Amino acid sequence: MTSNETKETIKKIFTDYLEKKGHRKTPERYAILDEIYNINGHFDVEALYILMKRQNYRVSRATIYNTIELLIDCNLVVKHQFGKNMSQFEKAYHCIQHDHLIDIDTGAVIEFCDPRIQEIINTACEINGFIPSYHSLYIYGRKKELPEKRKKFY
Amino acid sequence: MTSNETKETIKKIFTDYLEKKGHRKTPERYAILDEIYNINGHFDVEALYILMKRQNYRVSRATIYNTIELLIDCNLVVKHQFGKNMSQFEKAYHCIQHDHLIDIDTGAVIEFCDPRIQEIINTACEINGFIPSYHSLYIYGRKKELPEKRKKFY
DNA sequence: ATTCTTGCAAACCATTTGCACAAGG
DNA sequence: CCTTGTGCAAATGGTTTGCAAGAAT
Repeated sequence: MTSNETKETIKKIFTDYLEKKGHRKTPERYAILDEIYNINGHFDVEALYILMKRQNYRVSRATIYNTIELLIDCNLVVKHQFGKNMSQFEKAYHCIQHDHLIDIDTGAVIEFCDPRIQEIINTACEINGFIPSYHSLYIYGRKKELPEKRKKFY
Repeated sequence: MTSNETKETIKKIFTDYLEKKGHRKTPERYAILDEIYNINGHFDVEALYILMKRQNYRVSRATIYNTIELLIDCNLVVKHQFGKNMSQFEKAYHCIQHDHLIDIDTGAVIEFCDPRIQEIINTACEINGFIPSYHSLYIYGRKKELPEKRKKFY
């Protein structure tokens, strides 16, 4: 998964960010960063909270929300909203740029890569005088071959 | 804005949809469709509710939520979630395909068009055996020239 | 007549906030 | 020490749900 030296690099990015912003380097913040980088794929705050509780961390939801905001701000985490009223998150460092194809019927999320998205981002930002920070592209669709029966749970 | 014959076309699309799905053709549903198509740009449920109340409609938030779901299902409305915990909506019929550039600092939303997005959608759907229904691309960034002072309200 | 819709208000639940205590600088 | 960060619990607020009354078919 993530090598140890990569973990150190990530930790350093976070440390530099905290120092630059004058935020304190608390063990809770590093613990949350660590746990997030052990997760593959998407997660929500509740899942991370339960995961950490199960490992006997003494942590609160409030701190998780707080820390994730910091991690988003230094681009170590990205936030997704796939149409539900609950945010999903994902580690962002050194991950291959990817976007999401969402099955309208099942809610299943498929990841895909297409470098051409970068050209669109560059053009849009140039025209409007922006510096791009991050993006999200969600394509919603349905499976071509319809299985005989399928549950709609979203 | 929207011509009368276009309004009729939209109404017909909704009628066909309701009939196909076996849903009832209630005046509330048509009123909500109408009001939505009078709005330019994005709106949230609360804004639409207040707008309709001010015009002495007897309507409830619950019905608005219900009806919008139907309108999304027949592609007359699209839903957006620009990072806040409140959904935004937009009419979708015969609108030029456009995406959104969001200012991280101010929350301002700029629309832009780029036909190349369609190629990406087609490729991703072909590879995964999907039929695309709709998509949303949000590019988050910051203004190049930083004004001396700027409020962060998100 | 039957069943779906509506408005209203209460319930829900992800997220935010207030506060007293803990701990980083 | 001073101030920021934390856990906990309560508050918030957009969205959903339950229910009795009303309207579509």
